[in-house]
Amino acid sequence: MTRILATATIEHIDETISVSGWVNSRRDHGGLIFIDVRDHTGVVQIVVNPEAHDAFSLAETIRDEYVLAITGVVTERDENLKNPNLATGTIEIVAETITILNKSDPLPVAVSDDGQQSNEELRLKYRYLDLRRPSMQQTLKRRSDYYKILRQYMDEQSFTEVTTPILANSSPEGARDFLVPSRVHPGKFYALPQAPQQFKQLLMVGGLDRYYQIATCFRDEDPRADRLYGDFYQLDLEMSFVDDGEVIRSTMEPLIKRLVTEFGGKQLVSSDTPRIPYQEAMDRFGSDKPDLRFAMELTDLSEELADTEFGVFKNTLASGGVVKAIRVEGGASLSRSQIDKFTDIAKREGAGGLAYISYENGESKSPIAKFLSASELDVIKTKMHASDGDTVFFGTDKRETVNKVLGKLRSEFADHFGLKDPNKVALAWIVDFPFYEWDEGAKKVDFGHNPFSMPRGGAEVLTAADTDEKKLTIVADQYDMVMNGYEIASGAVRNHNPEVMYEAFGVLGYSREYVEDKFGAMLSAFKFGAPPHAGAAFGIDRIFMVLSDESNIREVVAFPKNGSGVDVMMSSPSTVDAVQLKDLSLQIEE
RNA sequence: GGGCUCGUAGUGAAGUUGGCCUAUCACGCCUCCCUGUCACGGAGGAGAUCGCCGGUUCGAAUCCGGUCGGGCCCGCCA
Repeated sequence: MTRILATATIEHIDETISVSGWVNSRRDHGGLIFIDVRDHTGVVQIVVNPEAHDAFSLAETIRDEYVLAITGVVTERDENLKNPNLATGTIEIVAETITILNKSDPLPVAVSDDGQQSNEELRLKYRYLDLRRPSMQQTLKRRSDYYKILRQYMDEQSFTEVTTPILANSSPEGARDFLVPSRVHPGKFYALPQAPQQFKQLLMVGGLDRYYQIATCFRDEDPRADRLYGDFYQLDLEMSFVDDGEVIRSTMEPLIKRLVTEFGGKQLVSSDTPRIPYQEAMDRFGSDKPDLRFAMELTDLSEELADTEFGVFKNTLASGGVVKAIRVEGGASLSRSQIDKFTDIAKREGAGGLAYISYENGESKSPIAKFLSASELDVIKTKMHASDGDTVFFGTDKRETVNKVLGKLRSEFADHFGLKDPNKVALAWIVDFPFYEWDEGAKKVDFGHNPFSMPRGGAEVLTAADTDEKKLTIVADQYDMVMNGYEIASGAVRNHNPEVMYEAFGVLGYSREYVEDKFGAMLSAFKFGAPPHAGAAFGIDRIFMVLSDESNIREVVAFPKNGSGVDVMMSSPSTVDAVQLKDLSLQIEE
């Protein structure tokens, strides 16, 4: 007897076949029992008549999620018995024999997509049951298709796939490492790579020219809804003898556009992808990963209000701050309590309050209007292009704070007014990130993003940077790709010149010896004819999340850790035997 | 490390201005009935010390303090 799949039964009318699967539901009519059997392709109805004695008495004992093997005849249903809601609803299988392959206890979580869904904690604890839900099955199959497209594209572009070590070195910059002790090296540790950064650059020195890998990356940092704890995946790539244009325009954009349209079935807001310098993105959108599906840009009104007598604005401007505003279309419909809610959000981001002017029936309503002159009110309305129904919200503080507050509000208002069309995708490149940034904690200048990218202007600019102010104006040839408000890829033209490398660290006061100690392999490699190279890495879990219309990245991963970095199914991390510790020459402090 | 928020039968929810709660409903579970259902139907039943500890009170699921756990965010994520 050939075993066939549930959805395939429909092509085997009048044949005796066998199907296997789980009991999706059982309907016992006393003298007639229906069993819906589910496999990974779908559901098919089994009819058990009393004439099939053994099968019938067995069917009376069957419960949900039992695993069955059934043989029977595929029979077309009478016209009035067909079920249009079921893919196999025109047929049913009249059972001859039933074998219970395994029983099941009543389930702690719902296996069906309709009805109530259990909370995430339980779903993760019983992930193997959660995965039985059709939507989870669909997600994992789609993810497999997604990987195929990635590999096919990279292959078409003549990239070579190389796997790099998982046991690697701890790196002094960046995220916190997972350390791995070894029995044969007491007192020393490997580290799991945060990214294959150094290996891929060494592959360029090795002459591979175009490398890629679907790389597992490990970071011991707190997770977020769009960021997994522990391990996650990047499509990592690196190319020699190219500039940023070739990486961005010729390699990365065509791939992401293919994914968005052909795979994701979504519409690109624009066929060309804007390049926005970091500082401009912060000033216009209040974010280095702006959602560009909607406008609502931040407008600077500091000049227009330079002579205002309104105390709050006046004082801030006098102390070097700014007054900026966003116009919310339809904002006048917001109730007082809704505005209070947005005010709370603004305060949480560091604002003192949230001033606004609403425009209704040709008039402006505002708690602050009485402090502003008629001409000031006029210029605000004109500059903000405000008309009836709109509300203009103000932020006034240090530039960075205002950008942060209004950037957050911009996103919140867009959510509230439904401006984030799930069928559309807006892409952008954020470029020219600051090479160095001010570290408020340490009260000193430090690397902004990563020390491996090329500072624009090279050694010359570095040498000339003799003050903190000058250092902070240097930008890196680095590019982040942004999709609907998510950072989905990051890359850079690398610094392949040992002297520029020494200088980049030298600006921060690090000695040549320090650099050699930390990046010895890279530096010595660069001394043997390193080609100029550039590359990037896509956060492929996150891209898949966006394309799947999910807002939580754990929904698109088979076995994720929870928000505390714990695998509640496997109970990891866990304690280990004293013997294991001793073998590793380790001791745990009490 | 910090902020906000949630925690009530196996599951999902209601109740939370203290008393009418001996805690309600739905799904699931158990027993019985039922030959055309497909979220089958009908009758009956079991199942919760309201996350935990303490306090206020004549009286606490409800108020207060602490604690544990989940979620979101800030920090962090070269």
